[in-house]
Amino acid sequence: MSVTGHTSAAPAGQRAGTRSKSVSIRDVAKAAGVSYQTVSRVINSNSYVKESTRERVEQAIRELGFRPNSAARALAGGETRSLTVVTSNTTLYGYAAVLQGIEEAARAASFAVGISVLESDGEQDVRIAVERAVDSSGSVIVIAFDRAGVRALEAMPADFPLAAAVETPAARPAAGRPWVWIDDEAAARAATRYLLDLGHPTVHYVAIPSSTDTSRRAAGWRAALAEAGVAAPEAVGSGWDAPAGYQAGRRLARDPRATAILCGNDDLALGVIRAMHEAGRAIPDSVSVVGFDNAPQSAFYTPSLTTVHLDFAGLGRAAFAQLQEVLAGAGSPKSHPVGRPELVVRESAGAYSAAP
Amino acid sequence: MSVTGHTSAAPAGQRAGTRSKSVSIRDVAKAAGVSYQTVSRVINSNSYVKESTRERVEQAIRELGFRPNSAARALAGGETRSLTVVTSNTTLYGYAAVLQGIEEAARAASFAVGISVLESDGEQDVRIAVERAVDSSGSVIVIAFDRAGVRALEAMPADFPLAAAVETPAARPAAGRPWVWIDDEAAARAATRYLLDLGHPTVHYVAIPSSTDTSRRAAGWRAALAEAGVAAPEAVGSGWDAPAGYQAGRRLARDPRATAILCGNDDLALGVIRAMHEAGRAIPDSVSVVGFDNAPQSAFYTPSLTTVHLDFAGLGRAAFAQLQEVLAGAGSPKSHPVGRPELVVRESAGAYSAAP
DNA sequence: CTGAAAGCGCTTACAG
DNA sequence: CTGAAAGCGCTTACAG
Repeated sequence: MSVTGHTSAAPAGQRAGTRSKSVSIRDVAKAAGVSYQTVSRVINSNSYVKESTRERVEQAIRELGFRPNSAARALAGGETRSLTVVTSNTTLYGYAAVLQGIEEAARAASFAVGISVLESDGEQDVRIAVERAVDSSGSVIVIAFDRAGVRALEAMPADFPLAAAVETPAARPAAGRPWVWIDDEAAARAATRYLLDLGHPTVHYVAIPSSTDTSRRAAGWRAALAEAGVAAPEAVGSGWDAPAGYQAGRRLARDPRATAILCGNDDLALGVIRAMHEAGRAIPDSVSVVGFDNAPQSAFYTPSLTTVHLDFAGLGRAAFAQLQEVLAGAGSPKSHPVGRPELVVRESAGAYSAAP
Repeated sequence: MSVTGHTSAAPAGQRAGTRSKSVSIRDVAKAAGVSYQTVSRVINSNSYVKESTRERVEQAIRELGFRPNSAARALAGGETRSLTVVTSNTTLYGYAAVLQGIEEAARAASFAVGISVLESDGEQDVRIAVERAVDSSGSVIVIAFDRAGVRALEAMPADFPLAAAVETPAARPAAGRPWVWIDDEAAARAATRYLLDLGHPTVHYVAIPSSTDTSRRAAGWRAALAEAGVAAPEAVGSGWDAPAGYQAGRRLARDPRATAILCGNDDLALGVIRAMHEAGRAIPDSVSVVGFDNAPQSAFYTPSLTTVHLDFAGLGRAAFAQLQEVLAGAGSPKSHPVGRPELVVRESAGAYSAAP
């Protein structure tokens, strides 16, 4: 009495979620001449099953095209094979690339991946996004590059399997919440020093929202300036995208001392460059600009963008690996940095010339 | 996402309410003094329940912080409130923006959204991605902008709730599979005519992989050329991204007749422009370039990009609306175009000058 | 309008 | 190593 989908004339109340074939472990069991519990053991590959019966079951699975029902699995309390990514934004390069890395790793491990987008960093929106993630998956990875993400991290139930990709490993390390991050301090320092070595008296910084004070990259910028005995100008910036960079660039364009600018990401750099262009300040002759991220397009800008390469996909993969450790249950994994960011020298930065 | 203006600080105190320690409908039933079936009726808001008992149940739900278990719901055959997006690529602008639109609409409707990425257009990868989607969700939206997506569409089980966003409404309309698309023929025609009106003898086309022959936009390009009595040059192009545009641009740069180039997307245009720049061909004085998509960065390129605006997020929202119609079960919804693409004139295209 | 039954497909115990 | 039980939390029928 195997269940079949009578789909010829689907009535209004048809079962949603109907699959083309609804083969259950009982069907497999019958075909293999074993009990359905044994089938369960085989598909979970964790109990003792005699080799010969395992083979028989596996063959039946293949022949019938059996695929376990994930809802039933989740209900009965099996191991999770699903995660949802809690994130603010899926279109900005950094976020999208982390998501891609997570998805790749999750796919390789046969995990289903969901996404739960944070509408804002407001209490309500954060709570909703967290609940949605908890309700629909067995585990979560939060991308905490911004305030909304950090708050989501804090709002996660304490006992829920979780890993995170963060911008800065600083604030409030929630106990047992492991995370990964990209330590870009050295690269930010190198980028700043690179501009200083080009003869620029100082280096300005256009920050992404969350990184103004706490980020490693801001720290690297400051450190390089301090080492050179130069006072750090006030960081500017109020957004993530090209329009925000454009705003910052317009302000900076009026400041003749702003001849070298480090930007929190490549979109910001693009906006800054555009603003400088409109103000008649040539890049790199009058102003040097360095970005952050090494987004795929940055090599094709004119001038091509000198920037810091960040391996976001690798960060995503590392977050997933960390989540798997959590799920394996062998204590809480260590938080750790991922990758080694490096300055990619291209055309947008050049030697200082006194006359703008 | 606004980073300013908060109503009140969100202390970590409400964390307790985030995770309902598995409150079930039985708990709610007990608290409300009804049977658990009645609770089920209330949370599904579809059966006849006396107003007063409904209120009692709703209050109990609120007090206990009950949230229905989605796995149990799916298992028992309730209405789906989940969808997974089958797509080739989550980082290219068009795909990411469609995904964003789907997510927005899904979020508003309290749907969980998953993603299933197509590794390639190979039979095996397509089958795997489709199975993964079918196994983990009650419904699917496929982004069929490319061959892999189209094949995934064809590989979906016939009775599975499905909607699609496609590039071209042409090929093989699978019965009862509704889709949405952006009809950009008129805009492509307008863009081509715009270049022709600028005095260019002809317009070359750098295509995205799938659109060379069948797409509306390629058709618009050809139509405008035909109307002007100009033979269409062979379309070039072999990829989606800036490097692919760069390759095409290098080839085109050697052709003095290529003074006006329409590109299948903005990344391609960026690559073409870069290649022209390196070849010493000034934009727009020697070569005019027009893109497609109006990606957020395109206004900030130097020169800023003349391009065709496409509302991908709107397309994603429309696909979700269509999926909801499918799930409502009232016959199969009509396929239809979404939005009205328009040429956005900026700096990258200019008057033809005979001497390059 | 409301309750008692049966069962979705699986997984953990528990017995052999 | 393998089978028989019990149950995950919900939803559909089915009875009143």
